[in-house]
Amino acid sequence: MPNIHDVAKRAGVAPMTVSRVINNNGYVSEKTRQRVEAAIAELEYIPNALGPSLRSKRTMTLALVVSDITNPFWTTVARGVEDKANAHGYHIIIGNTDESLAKQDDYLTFMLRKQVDGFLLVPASSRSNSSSILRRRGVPFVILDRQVPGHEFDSVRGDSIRGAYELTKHLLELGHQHVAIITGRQDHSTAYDRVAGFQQALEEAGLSAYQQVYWGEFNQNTGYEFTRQALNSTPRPTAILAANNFIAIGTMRALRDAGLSVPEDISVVAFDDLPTAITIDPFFTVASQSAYEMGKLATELLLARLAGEAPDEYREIILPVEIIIRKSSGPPPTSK
Amino acid sequence: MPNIHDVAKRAGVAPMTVSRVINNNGYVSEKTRQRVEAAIAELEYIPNALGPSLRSKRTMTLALVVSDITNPFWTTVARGVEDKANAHGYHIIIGNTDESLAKQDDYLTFMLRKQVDGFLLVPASSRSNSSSILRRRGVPFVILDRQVPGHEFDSVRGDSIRGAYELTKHLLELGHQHVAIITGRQDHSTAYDRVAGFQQALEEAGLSAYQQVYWGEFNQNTGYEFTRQALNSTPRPTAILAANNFIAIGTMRALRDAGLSVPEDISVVAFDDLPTAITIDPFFTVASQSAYEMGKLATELLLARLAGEAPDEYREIILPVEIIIRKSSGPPPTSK
DNA sequence: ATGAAAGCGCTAACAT
DNA sequence: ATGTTAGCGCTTTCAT
Repeated sequence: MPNIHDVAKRAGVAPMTVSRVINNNGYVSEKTRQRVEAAIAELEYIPNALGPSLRSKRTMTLALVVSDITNPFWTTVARGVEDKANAHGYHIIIGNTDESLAKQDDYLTFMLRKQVDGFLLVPASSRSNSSSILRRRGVPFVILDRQVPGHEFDSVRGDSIRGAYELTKHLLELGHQHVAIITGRQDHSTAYDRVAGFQQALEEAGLSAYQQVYWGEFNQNTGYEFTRQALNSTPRPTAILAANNFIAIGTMRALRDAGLSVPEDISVVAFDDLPTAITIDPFFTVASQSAYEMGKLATELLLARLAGEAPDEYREIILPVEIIIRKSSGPPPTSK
Repeated sequence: MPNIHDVAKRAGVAPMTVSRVINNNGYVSEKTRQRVEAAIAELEYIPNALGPSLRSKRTMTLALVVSDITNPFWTTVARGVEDKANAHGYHIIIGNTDESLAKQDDYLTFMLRKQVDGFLLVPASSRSNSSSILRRRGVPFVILDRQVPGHEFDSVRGDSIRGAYELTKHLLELGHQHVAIITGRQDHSTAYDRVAGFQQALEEAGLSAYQQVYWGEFNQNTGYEFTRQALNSTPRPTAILAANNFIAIGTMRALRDAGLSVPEDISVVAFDDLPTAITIDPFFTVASQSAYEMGKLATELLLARLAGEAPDEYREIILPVEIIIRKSSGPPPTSK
């Protein structure tokens, strides 16, 4: 593979001149420019970015670390990030943590080694101080989706509390009195906040005593298992709030296996919509976060910091969620 | 950020000794090793990978270029690639082409600049010789999912012809006589091959005259629009083969809007399954390709080449597809 | 308008 | 067992 030296030799100039042509800075006479460009074309020269990056300490690369790229929510976030980053000449590298702090640390270290210019991080846990490594290194970063201790960073997340509150309120207005929430791990602020919004709505209605809270993981299995538990409880809830899309799927499967119809026998509402690209007939009543927007906005914050155009104070953006009422929720079955 | 020099100074040794400790090669006395490790810990030193990469011309990074990471099929492939790559100390960077050759070239060039060690490429077109840049550069690469001209590379893809053949055969056995296929662009071998398998099955049954072929894109809109067209055609097909998951969704939406029931009024079969993680009740009769396997296998081929352990001849792996018969297909409505 | 020297962080090759 | 030198590919700085 040719390097800048080979191009220079072929064009009969110094490497420096080639560099000037490539980067379009400094004075180059039209004649030499053409000779250099010809040489570049003939050799199919592609500059090695490692050299300049080593010098300039900029790689024009952003790191996106999410829990699992297999979840359509995160792929949509990723597209938002990628599109925004590309528009500014940046590219992204993605890592999956599978909610494991160890994997997260592996990725952060790897990406730090690679000298990425900034991070977009969905912390694997809201407890442990995932971001401290980054903070100590002084690498700009933005926290997505979840809260972590501290304030010296930008962050973007959906309004979990309000979303859960509105979803619950919707159920109460339909007449439900016994409502259950199935949520994620306690060390995820999203799991926690959604329970908080849920409880707030119930308290306001004076129904705190009739609530059920199931803590699990943000996956289908949690939805399935805890729905079965909820169905066996007394009094049996007439509505379930699934704290994310995967839990909702698990819940629906458990209800189907139990021979129950939604919403006739039991109502289901969920956090996070499923992408319209993969749903035939949107069915769930949801609190929908605009994932693409979240990715785009977070990237904007990061790029502003990198450009030195960000304000001194860190920004915390809480995106509104949209409540979409569809077919999975209805009035409770009339008790006999 | 500290560099190897800072660590060396703090430990009272030469940079070379620090390097030996980091990489665990060469002789280092237990005493100095400990001093060096202490210095590394105190300074929270993370080696800059750019230096070694510049020298060794290896970045331990693989590039994965797909059409759209938003399609669950590709995210599953991506996980297969990532898991395999990580297990061998490699990491991946992902790019989306959106089926555009221009975007694809942008990404290839960018990744080439970054000196990735190898490529996993889903070509944006089967016509233009997407891979020639890579071949000329001598960078190892594997072609995924689609065929492109030439043979000097490894490739992995699903058995599109057989999958479409079996799917069509299934419809014919149910008694369907008028069948339509809605597929992707003509310059995608997958679109092409699925039509070939479809036609082969019809020919064998002597029903070639009763077929309809709609060429579009591998997206929902194509499924929707051409299903409408098919419904208006005479004779109206009693079954539709959707050549991928997104088309199938569009088809279902069009049928729903037309007030038709599946499979009572019309049957639908599709290529590519939807991940079970995001489906409540698997409904489609499909030819399922194991996406994860595809990613894993392709990565294995690539890693073998990088390790110099691959055979001289290039390998072309055609993965079997699994026909899963579910609820979307049934006998044609009895004609009056 | 063009070129030469030096150095970004690291390590292979060669001392000692 | 440890250290020195040189160079990977490029560009900033300082000539000319």
